Amino acid sequence: MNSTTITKSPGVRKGAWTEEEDLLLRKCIDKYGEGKWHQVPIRAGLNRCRKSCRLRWLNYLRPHIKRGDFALDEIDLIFRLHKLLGNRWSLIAGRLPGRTANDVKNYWNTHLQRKLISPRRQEGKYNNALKITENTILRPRPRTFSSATKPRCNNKSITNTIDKEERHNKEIVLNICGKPTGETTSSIDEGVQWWTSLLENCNEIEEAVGSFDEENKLPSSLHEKNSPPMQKGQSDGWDELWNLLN
DNA sequence: AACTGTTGCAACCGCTCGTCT
DNA sequence: GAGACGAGCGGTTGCAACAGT
Repeated sequence: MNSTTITKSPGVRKGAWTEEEDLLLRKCIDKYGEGKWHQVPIRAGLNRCRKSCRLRWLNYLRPHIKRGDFALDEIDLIFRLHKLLGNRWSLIAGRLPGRTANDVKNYWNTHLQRKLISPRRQEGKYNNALKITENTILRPRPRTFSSATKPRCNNKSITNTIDKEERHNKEIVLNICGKPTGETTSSIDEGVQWWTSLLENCNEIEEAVGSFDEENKLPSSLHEKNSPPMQKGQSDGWDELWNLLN
């Protein structure tokens, strides 16, 4: 971008990635797995900084990345989540299987923000999303589990803490997606499956809150494209979730 | 056809946070 | 508690492609 940053690390390549570089990076991740990004350029034999490698992998090379236009239910969810979470793109992307934070951010900045600025351009397409009233942006509590507390999940005091936070996070999710009124989207449907799967024990709750931040921890059902729409009278799990809260 | 303005997206940078020592 | 370090996030930029004149 500027001369000062280039002089910091004169030998590091910048700019668009070549197919050859992609191949090297892919091979390296296949062999060693994700993580330890500072070692990736050396292992892969790439003349790139670790950030560049990480970004390239996360945003472009990682398997199951969805490309192309956003579906209406994805757009709707982005609106809802953005109202509640603000510009927390990684959290929003975590609820959109196959989408990266960069994708969501770019899409918001180029498509959706403009639509919000000039709502007359909506022509009804995004009306449902735009009708959502302004809410206070929610900040899910940061959750970390040290190696010391992890194995003690059965301890009662810890369990109580987890219960409180679980409740807090459930409230957030219910606020984010709303309690369904009959019509549903695959995203909501998937969200229900995801959250109901978390209620069984401490370890799952721990994973649940973690997976709120890390898209890859979503259950496999969430990665299935186009889950079937709900039939009339079919339970979507929200009532159960709602009852648990009240 | 040539020029100019706009759009979309990949990539970079600076900063913050968490962990380790 | 403080500093070092790695990882991740969000804001911003650069540029190719496209649209309009």
